[in-house]
Amino acid sequence: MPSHRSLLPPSLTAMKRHILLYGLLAGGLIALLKVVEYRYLVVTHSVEIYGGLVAALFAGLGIWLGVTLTGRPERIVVKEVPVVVQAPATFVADPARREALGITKRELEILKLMAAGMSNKEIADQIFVSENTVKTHASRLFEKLGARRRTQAIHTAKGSGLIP
Amino acid sequence: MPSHRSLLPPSLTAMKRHILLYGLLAGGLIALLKVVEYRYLVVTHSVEIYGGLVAALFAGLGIWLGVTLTGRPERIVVKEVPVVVQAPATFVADPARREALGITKRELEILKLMAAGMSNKEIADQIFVSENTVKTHASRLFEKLGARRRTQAIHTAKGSGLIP
DNA sequence: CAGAAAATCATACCAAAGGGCGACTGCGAA
DNA sequence: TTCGCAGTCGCCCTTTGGTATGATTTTCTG
Repeated sequence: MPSHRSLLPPSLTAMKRHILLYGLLAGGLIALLKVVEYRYLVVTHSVEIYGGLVAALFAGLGIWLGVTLTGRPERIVVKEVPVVVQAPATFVADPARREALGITKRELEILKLMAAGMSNKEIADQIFVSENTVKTHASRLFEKLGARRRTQAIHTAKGSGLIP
Repeated sequence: MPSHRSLLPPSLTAMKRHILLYGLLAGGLIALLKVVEYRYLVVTHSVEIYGGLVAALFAGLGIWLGVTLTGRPERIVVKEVPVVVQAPATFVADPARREALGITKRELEILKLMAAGMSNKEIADQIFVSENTVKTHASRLFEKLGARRRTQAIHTAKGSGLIP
């Protein structure tokens, strides 16, 4: 069960804190001005000074508030930097081309191992079948690829995008 | 020759414009308040309302100023744009790699034809030599490539960049 | 030019590759 | 259940590939 801290999002709680602070400051300032007003200003200066003082104070406060409270949404400037990426050495194309030629998964598997330079015996040992089975798969593979030799099969398979 | 627009950076000119605007607004407001003061407020309300009005106005102005003037900080997000570089379909590398392995030109020629799926006999007919000669070249080629079969030779040769 | 390297060819032998045929099993679609 | 496909395996035979060895010729290169 997730911990219960606040149902309000953090930005809202922060704003609440700021508003409270603002109110307190405003109250304090007004009280201060009240005191000042009756002690010196009204007797020696005009209302303009009083207004200017208040204006300056609240302008400053507003600026601070504007900068602080409205958690400035940073402008995200996306700088696009070209990065040279090596062409996909991965090679992903399989199913479509394979099926188009009627080549089974097993046959393709043998094709890949053949292309890796393995003999029929090595392939047989690798995939745990007899050498005869590998030969059978290879034969059918050659037929489907129109090849008479394994080297030719590899060559045309590469041309067809069956193998990298 | 570059065009002469302004010697000041754009941010400074913008700030100047803002300050000017601020001054004009302040002046206008004070003038407005002056008019209002002598017409209604002084006779019907106390100084508190005047001060509050000024405070509210300048606070709002300050907020607007704070938000507007201090241009929101930019966060520069570096986005890496992948540029796919097509693998060189050209393939130019020959002499260096070939010599490094001690492979002769003739042997490389036979290697390429082998990779094209040709039989020893076909290669022999192609380059007008006997099949035995092709076999000899092939044997030495395998030895230099550390291969036991032609498919393996093709595979390792491709890995060495000898053939595309 | 002499020597080395490369290219050529032959003969013999063995291993690997490939084709043809038949057979069996497991699995999924009709 | 039947049918067909994919996968498996064996046997026999032919072709191709690969090694070994030796020899001759061409082509560079010092």
